[in-house]
Amino acid sequence: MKYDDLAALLRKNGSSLTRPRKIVFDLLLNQEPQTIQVLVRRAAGQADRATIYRTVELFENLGIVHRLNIGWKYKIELSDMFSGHHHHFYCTNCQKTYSLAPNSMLETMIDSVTVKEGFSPRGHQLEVYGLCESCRKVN
Amino acid sequence: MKYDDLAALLRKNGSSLTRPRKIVFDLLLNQEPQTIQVLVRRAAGQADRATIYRTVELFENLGIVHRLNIGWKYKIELSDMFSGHHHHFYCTNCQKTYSLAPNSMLETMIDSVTVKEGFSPRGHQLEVYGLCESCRKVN
DNA sequence: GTGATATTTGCAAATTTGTCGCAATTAGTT
DNA sequence: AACTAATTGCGACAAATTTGCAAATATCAC
Repeated sequence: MKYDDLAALLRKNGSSLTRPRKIVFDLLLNQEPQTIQVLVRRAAGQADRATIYRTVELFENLGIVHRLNIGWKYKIELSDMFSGHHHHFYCTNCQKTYSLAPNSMLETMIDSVTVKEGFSPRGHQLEVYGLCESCRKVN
Repeated sequence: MKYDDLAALLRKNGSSLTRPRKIVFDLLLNQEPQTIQVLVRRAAGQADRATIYRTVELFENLGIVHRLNIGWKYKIELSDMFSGHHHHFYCTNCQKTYSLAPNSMLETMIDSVTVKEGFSPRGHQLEVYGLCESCRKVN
């Protein structure tokens, strides 16, 4: 059964595999990443909006679901206005976002990997997360 | 003067460097990337919420400011729960998000680049954007 | 199974976020 | 200073997200 792993994971957390949770899981399984809005629309009549928000949050905490992107953030780029590389490090402890130095090797590899799969890349952004230097020291 | 470049760029676009625009610029300059909410809070009493939205949009169009991330999307990761690679391609035409195949060379390079700058990476996500195969054909 | 207990759901209400129109203010000309 | 165009702040709005709570559902011991 495809729900077995899921049920076990939930159990371990003191939660259970309920009908709405199965629905959200099914909507995400083998699909491209979905927005909440799409999930809500596709589950219309089957599961409540608030339940979907809560389910997705639960799944994220359990590591069943991965949330893409940190949100919208803005940064000045007077200095590298024409460079097009946007690599950042996000410290999960102090929640600061740092810029990573430009690296042309990495840029090239990212482009070539993407082209190899049939896409036409125009740009990209890389978010690495973990601990920054000072947070690693104190933790 | 630090505002000279900014003023020139705005001028070229038929816009001018006003008080609220200076405020937003100052809030972003030499700072880590900020959310709109933070900007609004920090400019409280100095600049209106709508103005901040409009300013940030203007700055983005002029290439003064870069907007990180595409938004929130969710995907299952039962299959690669322990792998930690989250590479996606976002088509700016059809707005679909595709998964990119795992690539250990790329993973390794991302880690090493980050470590070299003193960070301790635990994971990352890469968002490449451009045109997908079918959108490139019709455009 | 039945009943007690804890979890989960759906609904409604509240809050937050992002947009838009418009009158008042401000900047750029001349 | 006077005119014109750009910009602001405010209020109103729709959409997105969060929260409280009573009803429904799942779990567990028996």
